[in-house]
Amino acid sequence: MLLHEYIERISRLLDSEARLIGSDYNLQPIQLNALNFLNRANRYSNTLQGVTAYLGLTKGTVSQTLATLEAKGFIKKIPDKNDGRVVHLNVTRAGQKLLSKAMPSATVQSAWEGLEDKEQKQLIESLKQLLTTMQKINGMNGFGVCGTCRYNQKIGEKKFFCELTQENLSQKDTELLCREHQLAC
Amino acid sequence: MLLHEYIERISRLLDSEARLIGSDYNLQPIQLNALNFLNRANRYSNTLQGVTAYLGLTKGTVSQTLATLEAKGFIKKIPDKNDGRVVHLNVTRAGQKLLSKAMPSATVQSAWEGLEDKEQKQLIESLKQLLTTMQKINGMNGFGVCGTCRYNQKIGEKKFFCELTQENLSQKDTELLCREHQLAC
DNA sequence: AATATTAGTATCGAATCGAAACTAAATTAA
DNA sequence: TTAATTTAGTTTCGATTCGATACTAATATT
Repeated sequence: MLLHEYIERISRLLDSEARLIGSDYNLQPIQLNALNFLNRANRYSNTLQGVTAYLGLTKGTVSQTLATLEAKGFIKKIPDKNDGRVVHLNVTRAGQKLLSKAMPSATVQSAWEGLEDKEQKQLIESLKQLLTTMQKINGMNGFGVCGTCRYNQKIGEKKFFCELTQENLSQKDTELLCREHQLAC
Repeated sequence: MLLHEYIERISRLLDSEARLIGSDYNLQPIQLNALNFLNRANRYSNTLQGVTAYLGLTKGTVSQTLATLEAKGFIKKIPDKNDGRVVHLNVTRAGQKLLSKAMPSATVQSAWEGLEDKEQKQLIESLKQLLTTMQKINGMNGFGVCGTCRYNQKIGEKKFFCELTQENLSQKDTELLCREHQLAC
């Protein structure tokens, strides 16, 4: 099937590129991937379990990856104030600096800019639908932003409320990826 | 960027799935990937160097992967008749049987079928363009089929000629992936 | 108060991966 | 025709990923 061939090939390119970019900073592709996720994850998701669900790996594996990232100074572990078991993973300034240089890759960026406005919209729309369906079938978490989440309620000017966690959310909160995301539809 | 996020996520899903499917046959994701490529590669590309270029890895690494595939009976090494250095990698019947069960993954297949005809076409078209541009920027080989290759000449009913290799090609030949592929445009 | 669940760590062995050094065949240059 | 170079492929090494398993500690449940 053609679709599979294309996606496979694009994935391969991205992986190659991640390996190349990562080598500049002495980071493995998976580490770069985890770091990039953490930089986009909200406070319910920037934990070991969040990364584990996102990457689809076991927690033991992810624990090692995160240990490396911490040792290299790209993330910092912050214990949760309410739950003694939970440790939040904050991307340090060094980590953010690295990401701003490395992500998204220059190749994707350029290829994206090579598309016309209409094609960009089409592509995003098609990919979104494909991804949504795949996640539904696969049973993997959705990891969307609050804007498309059924738990999200607007309660004022730039103020939101999550019905799942029963907490208020700022505008900025709602722009981050959440592991509890449930598509509203 | 949204595009990067989507592709990253789809790649991650595919990798997870490849790991799952592969475990049924005691194959690693990369091995499944290589096997799938070899099954689609033409006679100029079904070699170690072909796989190396396709996967974007070093030849030492790929050599090990292929050794494993051979040991498990999914590929067979056939020395080239004209060039003593070259070894062709043929997918065995067992390998083909495995692939027909495992590829493309059920998830991709289902997600694909969930799209309408028009959306399918759009998606393929957008992905093709994205991939083409990415490959151009990245400098990676194109790995297309002869139909879109500048070296390909039609010389009769279901008969073709490759200007690069100076060889005749059958209809079936022209449906396989080639590492020397150069987009005609 | 006892049990179960959840978050995270530590250790092990199998596998990927790049780097580097190697063999052998083919091509190019002298 | 011989010597140097390039190309196809293998082997070995050490760092890293990965899953499996067993573990600690905190929270939830009964």
